[in-house]
Amino acid sequence: MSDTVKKLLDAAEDSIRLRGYHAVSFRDLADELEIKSASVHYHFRHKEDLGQALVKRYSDSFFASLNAKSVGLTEPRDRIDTFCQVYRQALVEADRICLCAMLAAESCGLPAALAKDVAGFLQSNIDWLVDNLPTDLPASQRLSKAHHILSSLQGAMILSKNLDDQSIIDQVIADLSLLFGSSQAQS
Amino acid sequence: MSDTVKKLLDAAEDSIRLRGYHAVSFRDLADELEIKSASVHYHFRHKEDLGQALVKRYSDSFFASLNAKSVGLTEPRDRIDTFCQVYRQALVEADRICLCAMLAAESCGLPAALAKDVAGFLQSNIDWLVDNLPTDLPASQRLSKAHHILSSLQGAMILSKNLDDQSIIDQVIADLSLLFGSSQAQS
DNA sequence: GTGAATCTACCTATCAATAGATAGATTTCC
DNA sequence: GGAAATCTATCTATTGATAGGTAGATTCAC
Repeated sequence: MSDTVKKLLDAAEDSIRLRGYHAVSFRDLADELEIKSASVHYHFRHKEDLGQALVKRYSDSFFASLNAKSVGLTEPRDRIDTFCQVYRQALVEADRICLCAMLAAESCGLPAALAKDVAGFLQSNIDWLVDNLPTDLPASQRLSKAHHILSSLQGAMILSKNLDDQSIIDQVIADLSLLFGSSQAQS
Repeated sequence: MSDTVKKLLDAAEDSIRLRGYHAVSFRDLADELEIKSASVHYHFRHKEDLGQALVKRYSDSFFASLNAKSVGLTEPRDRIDTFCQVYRQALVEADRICLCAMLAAESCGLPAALAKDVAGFLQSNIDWLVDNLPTDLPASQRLSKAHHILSSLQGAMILSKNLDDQSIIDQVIADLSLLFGSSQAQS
């Protein structure tokens, strides 16, 4: 990947996570890189292409980070906690919500292929959680808890950002831990 | 409020909850009402004014519904459950996420006054939850649980909508009930 | 090895469409 | 008559997108 493409993806991810897909234009990105908007179109023919490249990169990076951080961890609650920490880190490091939280909210206003990619990312998150929740829980409970955990994290990012209080996601993650493990974990 | 204003607010709320603030134009709204876009500007001078009117109406309606449904309920878990049901109803009836979930996600790309109104709505939600959680919980725990409940509901709406599966919010609400009451409620 | 062909990465210039917004004329209704 | 509501007509700015061109690096054919 060329340097310009990387910078474009970085700038686009930053802006979209901050303000949303429709609030970001090719000219904004071009200005930030001090090139012309036509040159942005050279690298990404359509805005939708840029969006799809962003989601792919974000998804790859997310799961790479998740796998790296959870390697060696065998306890479900440690693995789920790692998942939460990857989300927390995404918010705290960039001071922006998750790319796919933003795009998921806007998804009905996005090109169909892009919305589908976003849904794919969310579904992969759910699948990972279901696979990593305690196996002594019935499958239906694992699914419910996966939905609960992912919903809470996505919502907590939005709340934390909107109310400008990063402690919100920390409180939510701490409270979530009551639901992590098998029943005896709810002490 | 004139009939046209009501129709405008309805159309704008519908579109923004579906696609986001920046994906909705005065011309879209005008076309839907079969009037001219200049007439929309007659009722709402600036787009920001329309946004603020929307948030005010949504907030008033939300708390009116919440108060009506929770009147007479004295048990914290019943009152909190009512809160969740109002959110659930917002999603299911309109097949759209909460207006303020959408606007909160986009808030850094919104006019400042509008973003502030959205933050006010979310803060009022948190305040209501804190006031209605069991008083035997310490204040800090009530705040954490308030953040948790609101985050989960906002996130669950986004997930339900994006994955086109309304059972997700039901599962999340059911799972949330484990955290509603005082400790003995976690059975 | 060298000239021709091709590729990369940008550029200028421009397009049609759409955005929010406004002035001023016209209609509608009491 | 007068106020409210809507219109026509238009403005400026911006959007995503395209056409066509160019400097410089790379590759290929002989």
